Amino acid sequence: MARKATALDVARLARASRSAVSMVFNGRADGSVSKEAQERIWEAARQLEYSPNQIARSLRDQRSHVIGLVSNAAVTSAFDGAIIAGANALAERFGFLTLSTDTENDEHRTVGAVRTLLDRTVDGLLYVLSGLNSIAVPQGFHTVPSALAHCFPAHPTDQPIPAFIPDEVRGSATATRHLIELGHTRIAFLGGSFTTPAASWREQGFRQAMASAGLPVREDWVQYIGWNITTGHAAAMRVLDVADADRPSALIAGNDRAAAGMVLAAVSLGLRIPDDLSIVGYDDEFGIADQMVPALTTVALPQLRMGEEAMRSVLLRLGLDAGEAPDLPRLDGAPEVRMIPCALRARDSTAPPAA
Amino acid sequence: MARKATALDVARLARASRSAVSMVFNGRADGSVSKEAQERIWEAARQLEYSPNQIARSLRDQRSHVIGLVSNAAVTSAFDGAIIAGANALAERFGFLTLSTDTENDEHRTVGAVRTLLDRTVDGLLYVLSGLNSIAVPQGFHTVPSALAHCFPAHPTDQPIPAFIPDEVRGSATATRHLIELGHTRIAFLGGSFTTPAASWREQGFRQAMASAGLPVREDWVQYIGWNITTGHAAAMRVLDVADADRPSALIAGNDRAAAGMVLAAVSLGLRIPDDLSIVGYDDEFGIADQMVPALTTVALPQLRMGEEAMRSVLLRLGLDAGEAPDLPRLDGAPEVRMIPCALRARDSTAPPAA
DNA sequence: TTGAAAGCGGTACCAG
DNA sequence: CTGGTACCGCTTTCAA
Repeated sequence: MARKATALDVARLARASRSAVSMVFNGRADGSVSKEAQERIWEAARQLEYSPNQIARSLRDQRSHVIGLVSNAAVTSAFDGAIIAGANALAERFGFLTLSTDTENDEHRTVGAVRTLLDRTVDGLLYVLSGLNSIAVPQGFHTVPSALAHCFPAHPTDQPIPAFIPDEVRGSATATRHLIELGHTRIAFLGGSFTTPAASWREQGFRQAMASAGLPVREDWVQYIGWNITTGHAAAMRVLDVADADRPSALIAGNDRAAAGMVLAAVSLGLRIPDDLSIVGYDDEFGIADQMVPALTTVALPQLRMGEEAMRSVLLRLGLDAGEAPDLPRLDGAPEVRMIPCALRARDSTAPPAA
Repeated sequence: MARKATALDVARLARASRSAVSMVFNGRADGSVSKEAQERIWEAARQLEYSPNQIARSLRDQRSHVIGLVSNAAVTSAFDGAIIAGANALAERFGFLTLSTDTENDEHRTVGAVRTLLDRTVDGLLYVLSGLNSIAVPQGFHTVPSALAHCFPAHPTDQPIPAFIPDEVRGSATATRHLIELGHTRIAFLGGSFTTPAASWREQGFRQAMASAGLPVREDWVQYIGWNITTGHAAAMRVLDVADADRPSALIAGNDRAAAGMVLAAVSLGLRIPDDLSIVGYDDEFGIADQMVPALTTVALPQLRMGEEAMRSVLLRLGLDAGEAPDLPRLDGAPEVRMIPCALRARDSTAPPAA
């Protein structure tokens, strides 16, 4: 529990001045501090296990090397933690840490959270949402470089703020095209629900791909059924428990959990996957999509990338050389919102339809 | 982007002194600052949107009101984020924030992570592990009040450090007893793997409960099969795809995912759950256990509690009145390791065996 | 009741 | 090349 050594302690032990110690520790020593003095300082520092107090440094530099992170429930939420992980990883590479606050889905807490973070003089701010949605940019976000991950401003803001979201339309279109290329024509779209714009964007992608292929969309096969194993199971039962001729040959689910429920339903009806029925998920949820029996063909949500790009955009504006900002497509009517591609993961739940 | 107001700005605007401002903001004003001056100070603070710079305060007080959080992969990992959420929630209630670093499962990074945190003068430290295991207590943990969550010291340490883990033995025994009370006698234990001591503790609980009930354990029905949907599926196929008389009437899985795989296997064999077969999971993983078809009977891992109790033990040692430290059972031979009860969640995947 | 001053630890400027 | 000093913003003590 002994008090940590300070620069003064080191200076005394090394018979040098505080300034010399400071310079040595900031690489500014050469040409200002003699080789011998430097040697003595390093040695003393080692002995005392000295390392500079970052709080003091922050106060002095008016720069904390900390990025504040506001999330609604991302830490708690299953795979959305990956957004934060992506952001953290990049930050750490550049000597930054993140200070996070979770508002636990309580809108009222965001203002306070931002304030708390700002009082700690964070150098930048990130807003991370667990389910894709539009948000009101919290007060205070404009006072430091900041960005949004997995969310975007509900209303155009006077001070534009970069946002990074998945390219849902193209992701869904890719999945649909995958099925079409396998030879499917009877495709049902059993999407999630309107709790997130992602749902309708995915429907949009589905319709685009069908239209491009000149395939008709059966409207009673376009349904919004929720995001759960349970709801996926129930929906699949309705759609599949019919005469063979009336059955779709492929199902597109709103996410991997719903897809898992659909697999369960299909199996209980004696349908084999992918022989009798193809199923596509969404998210590429770790431990679900890759581990299902059969492993799910799905569309990967670019969680890590979102966190990383959002963080990069902040670091860049802080003057860090944090790599190239990639040239990403922009959301129609909101050029500050960049869309990150969603990759198709073709696995074992899709195959050509039975002849 | 205007510079934030300081106490001096407020003092000037309110025609008072810096000290007065400080006192007002620390509730130490009454009896030292005139009512009118206080009024003017509040008003000025409001106008300038003043709030004290916490970095400066930290430097001055030698107390940052920040708890450092070291995890191997907990942020990334699905439901283990709940440990952190529990810790954060409690911390926040007492005006603390957490500064987290993820070592991404790289042992070598822990030392550096702790150092980084300590340089920021965190008031305490938490080590959060994503899969229950023993660890080497990182250097530096003894310099501030600290605790372990979901892990415990591999070797007895000279400076004991509180650790909080789930009571796996009793949890598993409870699940087994639940099956026995339903009337099951032919119970297979298809546990995870030895990557974590939890696996053998759960076996131990299983055997205890069987023995207490005077039931024999069929050794070929005690298997370690991994933690995945896939491996659960495969194992269940082996155990279930036999003559009716040779089949267990209940399966205990290592976790909910493996249990899900077992459900899948059972359904594909035409077995109805719970009518023909009962299945018990472990973890109560959100979105899996509660959403499976049928909803899984399982044992809840006390993630939030672990985070909360670990944090509480730190706050308590920091002199905060953070509630009562509960009287929890201790691990044999390691009194510093407290075990938190795991509650049974009886749902729809268990029922009395078919007559 | 008020205000001036010291000091937390580090950095940077400037005179020696 | 070296060491003294001012300052970052806040709190606390002490003298007026």
